[in-house]
Amino acid sequence: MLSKKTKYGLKALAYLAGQPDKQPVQISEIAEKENISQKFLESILLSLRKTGFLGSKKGKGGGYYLIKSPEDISMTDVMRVLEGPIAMVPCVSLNFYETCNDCPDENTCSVHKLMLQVRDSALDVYRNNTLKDIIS
Amino acid sequence: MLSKKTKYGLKALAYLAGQPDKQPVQISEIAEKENISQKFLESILLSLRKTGFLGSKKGKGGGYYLIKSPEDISMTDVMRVLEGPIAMVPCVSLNFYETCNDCPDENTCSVHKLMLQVRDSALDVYRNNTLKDIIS
DNA sequence: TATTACCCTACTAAATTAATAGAGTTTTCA
DNA sequence: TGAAAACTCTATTAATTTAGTAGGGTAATA
Repeated sequence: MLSKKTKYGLKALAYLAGQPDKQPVQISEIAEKENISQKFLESILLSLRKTGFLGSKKGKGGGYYLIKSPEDISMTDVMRVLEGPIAMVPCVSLNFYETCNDCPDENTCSVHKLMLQVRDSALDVYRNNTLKDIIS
Repeated sequence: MLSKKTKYGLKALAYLAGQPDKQPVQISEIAEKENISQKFLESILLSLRKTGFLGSKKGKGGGYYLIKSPEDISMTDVMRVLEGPIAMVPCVSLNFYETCNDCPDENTCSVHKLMLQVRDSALDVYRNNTLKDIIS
């Protein structure tokens, strides 16, 4: 299941991408337009800023804005930051790999074999979509 | 993240598919070989029986066994029973559809657009894999 | 008829997620 | 220069889900 964090983060990014200019947009505006708890959104935008997707400007007239162009923002990166691992099990994760302590051998594990394909197919989708592609 | 329930269920199915004959296999045997809590596995196998994947035989020499051949068991069906919806958001689910109460319009929703593709790519994988395909 | 193994209900512990509250700090504009 | 606007941070809590545990009950078979 997609977490609310990811859902809200994606919506916020799309909202910022839909702005005519690159003027900062206030948290309160995004929260209201996209029906998101303002405080929760605050923490999400903060993490997107810390990971290099957003810039922020303080003080009057401040807010958040996209640092890069929408077509340069890959869904792969966004999903990893917001949702975490793309793989459904750690033993097939590229960026968050862990061995299964219960499984004797990955190479003969049915779950591993299936989830590897699922991960690759999801990655394909994310790699083929930038922020520009998903904004209406 | 894949739930333990799904992981264990898949492993159990694979174990049963790997049996030479179709003799019933006891829960305790599967639990031991696959490192699964026996009681937890019990509830999983029960749900697989109720959904038509497994048969069971009681009494001495009893246990669980596959009803269909491994090549006739689609991962799509297995995943839906064990893990639930394949879609990551209810608004793109085929079998568990729900509207998002917050979202004004699905057709212009970025999350919807992206998750629709993710669902389809996952479905592709599941449709192309039967139990036979994933057993080593 | 006793044993074996499935069947069922209820409870609990742990983890995660989502949200809330509130205080603090920085920046900007008037 | 000072006050308002807006970001930053920490801590707490409520709700949900997951994973596991416990134990009794029932059915079938040798």
